[in-house]
Amino acid sequence: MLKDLSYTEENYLKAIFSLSKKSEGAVSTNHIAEKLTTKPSSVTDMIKKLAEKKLVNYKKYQGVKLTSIGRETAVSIIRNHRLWEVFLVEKLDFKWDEVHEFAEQLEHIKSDKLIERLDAFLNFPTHDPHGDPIPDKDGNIEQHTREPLSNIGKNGTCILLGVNDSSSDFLKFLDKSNIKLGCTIKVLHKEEFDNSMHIQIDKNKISISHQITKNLLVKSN
Amino acid sequence: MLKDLSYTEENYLKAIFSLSKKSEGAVSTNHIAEKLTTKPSSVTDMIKKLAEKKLVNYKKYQGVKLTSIGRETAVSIIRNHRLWEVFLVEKLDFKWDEVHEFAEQLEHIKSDKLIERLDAFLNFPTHDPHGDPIPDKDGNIEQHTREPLSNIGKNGTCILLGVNDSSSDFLKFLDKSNIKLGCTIKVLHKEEFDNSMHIQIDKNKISISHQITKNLLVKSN
DNA sequence: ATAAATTTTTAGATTAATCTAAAAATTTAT
DNA sequence: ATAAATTTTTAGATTAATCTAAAAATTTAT
Repeated sequence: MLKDLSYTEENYLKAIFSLSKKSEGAVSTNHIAEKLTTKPSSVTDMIKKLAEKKLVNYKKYQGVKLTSIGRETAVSIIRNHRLWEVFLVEKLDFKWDEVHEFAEQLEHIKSDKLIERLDAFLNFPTHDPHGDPIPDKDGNIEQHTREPLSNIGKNGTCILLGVNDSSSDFLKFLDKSNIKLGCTIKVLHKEEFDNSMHIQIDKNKISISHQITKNLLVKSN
Repeated sequence: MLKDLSYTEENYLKAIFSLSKKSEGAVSTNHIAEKLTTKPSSVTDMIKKLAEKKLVNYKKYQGVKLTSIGRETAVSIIRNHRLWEVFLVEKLDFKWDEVHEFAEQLEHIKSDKLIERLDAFLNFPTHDPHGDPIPDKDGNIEQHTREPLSNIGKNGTCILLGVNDSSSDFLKFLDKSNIKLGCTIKVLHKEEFDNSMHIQIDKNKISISHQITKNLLVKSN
């Protein structure tokens, strides 16, 4: 059984989880502070508390790693977050750029049966509105191999499966440009000097910057 | 616009609102403490804070009353609570005795558009699963006149519209006895010495104690 | 109308989460 | 390899929400 943690503790676990996916080894105090926009000294305090609760392994000056209970807790919060996002988009008709803040709150609802019922109600979705996989109730995350569009060569075609950046601005830009999850993208041309791309989506041909192509996650086919 | 309050502050407002419906005049420190299972000294502290934020009117030793902003805030939290209860029962198939604790958490989600979308998704319900009216978005509460079943005389018939006690035990007892909102109840007999009743619901005839009849809210017809 | 009982407030502490400023440890650069 | 820069921790404070014990005010009972 997962412990009853404060919202703050849960957010620390989520932050540590997400940072430890991005790089090998322990997560540094400064990185956590930056991610949570708080001060390193606050992070040190909280880490000590999490270590006492056996949610992280911590040695002074050497950063933290989640224990298996810590990781389990983090994954369960991510599961909540993503299921609520599906609910908000599919049932309440929110757009994919609007749901993050709501889900940030809803993910902390202490659930028991609630989240399983929600899962069933939504028909056991496998991915959230941004294409991220929803962990199953045992914490398994089925991760498709995806790569940034910027990796794809000239004349390659691929399918858009997700985004690296879930900021509202980026998502709105995609909407405006008619770039949707699941669509097929063909690389018509790559510009050497700035890494921008000319691509075709359905019948539309558009140019997008490297900034954009880096943040579109695709499966080549 | 309603202010951003802590969960604790919101719970105080709800408690004060509900206590001020039960009796005239200001609400006493001790009553609030009892309702929230906290200590009177804690209540005094919190009341001072709420008074500073203009959510309650407070004079030392004379209890509190909600200001109009305070009342508005309380009603909006109650609206959230009841809408989420409808969601849990109608969409996630929870039973009416299971939803209270979940709704206690969900009611504090800072909503903006969320609660209006939920309202629409649920088809603008007017009452929650316990028969309590759902305030509209402007804070108006349409209150049916209801009276306890214990008021109804011999041979009177009435319709069950709500309950005074939403405890899980009471609601489970009603389920077991096949007493549902909306059903028609006929009073066959009233026992003088203990105020128990013999009643007919559909084809069933049963005896129920005063304890029960006090807590069933009906409209006589 | 005064004493006794009750209610409410005050004073002073505690815990969680945070902060600033300074100290300590580690890493990087010469 | 030592100095300089960077990162991390420690020490000491602060704010919100709570508590206990005692004091103060109000209400009730004789």
